[in-house]
Amino acid sequence: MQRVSDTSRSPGYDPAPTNSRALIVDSIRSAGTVSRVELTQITGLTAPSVTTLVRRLIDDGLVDEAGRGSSTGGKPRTMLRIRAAARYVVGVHLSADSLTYVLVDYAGAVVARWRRAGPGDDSDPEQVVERIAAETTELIERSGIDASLVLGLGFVCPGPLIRNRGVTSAPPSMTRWVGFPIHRRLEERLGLPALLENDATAAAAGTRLTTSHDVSVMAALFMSEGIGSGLRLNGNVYQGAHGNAGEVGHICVQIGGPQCWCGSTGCLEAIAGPATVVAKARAAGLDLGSPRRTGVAAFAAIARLALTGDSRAEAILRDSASWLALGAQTITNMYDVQLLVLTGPAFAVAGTIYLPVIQERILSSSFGRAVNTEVVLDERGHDAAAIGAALMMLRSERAISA
Amino acid sequence: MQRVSDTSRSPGYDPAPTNSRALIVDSIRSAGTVSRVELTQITGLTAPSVTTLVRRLIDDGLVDEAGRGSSTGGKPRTMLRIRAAARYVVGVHLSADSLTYVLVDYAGAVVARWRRAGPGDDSDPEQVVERIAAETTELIERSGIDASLVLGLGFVCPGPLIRNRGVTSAPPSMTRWVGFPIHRRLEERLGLPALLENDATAAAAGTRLTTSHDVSVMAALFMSEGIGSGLRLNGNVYQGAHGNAGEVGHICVQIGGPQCWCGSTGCLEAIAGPATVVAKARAAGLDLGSPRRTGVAAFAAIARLALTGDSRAEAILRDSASWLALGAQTITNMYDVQLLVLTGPAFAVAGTIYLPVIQERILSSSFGRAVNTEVVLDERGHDAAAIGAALMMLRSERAISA
DNA sequence: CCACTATATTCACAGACCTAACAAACTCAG
DNA sequence: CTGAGTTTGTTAGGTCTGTGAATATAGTGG
Repeated sequence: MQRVSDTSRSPGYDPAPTNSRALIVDSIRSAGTVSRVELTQITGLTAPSVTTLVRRLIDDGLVDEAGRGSSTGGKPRTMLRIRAAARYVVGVHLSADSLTYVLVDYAGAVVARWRRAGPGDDSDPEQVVERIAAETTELIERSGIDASLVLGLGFVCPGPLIRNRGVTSAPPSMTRWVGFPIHRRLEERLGLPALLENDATAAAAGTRLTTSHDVSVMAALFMSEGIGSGLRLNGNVYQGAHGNAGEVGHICVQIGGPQCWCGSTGCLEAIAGPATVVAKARAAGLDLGSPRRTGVAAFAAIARLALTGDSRAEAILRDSASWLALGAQTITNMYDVQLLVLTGPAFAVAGTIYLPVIQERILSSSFGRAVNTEVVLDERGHDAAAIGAALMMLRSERAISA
Repeated sequence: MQRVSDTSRSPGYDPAPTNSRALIVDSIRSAGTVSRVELTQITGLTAPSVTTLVRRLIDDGLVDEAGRGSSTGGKPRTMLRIRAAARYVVGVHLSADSLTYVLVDYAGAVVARWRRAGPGDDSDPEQVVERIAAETTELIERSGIDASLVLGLGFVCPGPLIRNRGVTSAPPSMTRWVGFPIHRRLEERLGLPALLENDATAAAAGTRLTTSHDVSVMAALFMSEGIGSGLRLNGNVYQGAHGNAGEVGHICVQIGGPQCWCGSTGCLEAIAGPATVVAKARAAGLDLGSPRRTGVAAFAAIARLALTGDSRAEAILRDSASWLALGAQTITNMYDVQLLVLTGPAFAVAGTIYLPVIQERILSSSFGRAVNTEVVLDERGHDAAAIGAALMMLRSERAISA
């Protein structure tokens, strides 16, 4: 009797790239180098299928043979790897105070990175499109790669959005973005496919998994100017009905709590987000450098103070961390993940303060699970969203059937 | 240029039943009656494929032709429907104070329902297996259906579980269930495939979608003895890494809140769950019938008082509802669903009190989304979990490749 | 009764993927 | 050094799914 309940090890809802070619490319990319035998195990395809698919990928110049493995008593394995220079993608992360570009090769490695000051408060979206297009072109030119190898551009920004339609709501600093279909405009302007994604969701896609064991279900807790999260299942991100899943910054953690820009009250972001942390620090008289310094830059100044022994700064951040820990607990309860990664610019500068607080809460609220959720810090937090945007583009159909 | 971003209308993570036969069966089942042309649109398959697949299903006795549609200028459509009597599945919902059985036919309709008093506090799991096996057999016999047509049994219970291994943690009333692989024991005892699922997750699968527009991403907020939720994507439930996704009852909604049986503090369930509501009502001196009456029965007594004008009962329930609304807000923020259904025995008796409170909060915390999440009450709340368990069994591979 | 239209089917074919048999490249015992 | 043994990878042939093009079916309206 075949037991139905043996369909284990999947999150119930299995992404299953229907396309074997994409499956092979993905498997090689995430493994680094693999042999064909290993691919049969990873993908579940038979050896002949792997042979055929790999041959085509080699013929198309997307995959290379990369020497031999050592023998284990028989023919040594022929190792395969992605031909990194075969294609490229660009990832762009826009936030109010910075604009981050990354150029990612076909193997998924970052080959160029460029951070610029943000377009500033409430700038004209059309002008920003022009600027991004120009800077993207410049990034590609200066990298010395063949522009025709660039497959597309992933664009991420904060704030809720309607997939394929644009931002629907935005923090006070970016109100003119509401309803502006930026990815469409970028497509027209650059002549490249573009995708639009929420920063936190993209960050989940951009996180490198460095854990020992297999992680198929993971989430990213993302903090930049706002707080968000993303869920990743076997490499695919979950976007929700309208592309706004994971808005952990706007769950209510305190009845009757402060008003949030989103219209609700008691939101995690309003209570413990970077903007609030900065406001508290200023109110406490901390010196954050220039009084014009805002956003993540100001938050980073607080983190530096805390890390150099300023107890007031530390107390403010620890308080924020205790609230973030509630958000993390919500993520693990709702998503049931194996791994939670703290990422984004804010965690990149203050992660070491937040991490232990969050870990402790996850441990103590583990709900009697046999397996505890691991919580780690992303070492690429600053660029995770941009990298994730690029990787999402890379994983799209278009990037494989070329 | 093919635009990658045009892969819209999916929640990012697409379940895509790889099996076309299953896809056709599912489509017919959820549509009720459809023609082949409509199936080509729904499934994306070509007309010849639909023809072939449908012919086989008819040959196998799983699908029937059901008359003609009206002509729109040409040949009228031949309507198809699931042959309801082709197969059956059983769903069982165990909670501390009740045991619910449903027999569901191949079309997904409930053909028999049986509710019995629960096995009582902390009873021996082996004895409960015996009882469930005996009562399942009796249910099938009394229904007069051919027992060989029963495909399997879906079993749901509260509490976190490890998929395929059994319950890992349980409320105080059911501690002896921890680690007991009940679905395996039921499989052995009944000679039928069995699956084990969380009650709230199953309820999401068991909810009938009665909304006008297409709903591909929905969640269930489930309240029985505890509080949970389930996420359903195009008919498939999301289970998470260990089968414990959606534990909204154990998110923290109040820092420093009361201790919960799960080991954490400030959990939604500890603050506003039925057990707490009952305790508050008793403390307030409300007459809930027999003092031995516990669980949902006691909760139902409070609901009856509230609905017949007892203002103290109503106040207690409204307070609970305001907390549940936070949970609902968390669900919509984390999952980004089109529809949220309130279901489970507790909502079945008190839903009309909870619904407006929850709706109001979802509206006011809608986060500037273009589309608001609809919140409705499930009219089958009492049996939703058992029905869902049966439907999940029905949708399993085994149920189709027969 | 005859065009016209929408629905459904037949047929030949392309492609994906499988099984089975085979070839290649190493190790190691004698 | 040689050949058996082992592991890796390929070739050949077949099955199955699903497709496009052409065709059959069953209505409507003039």
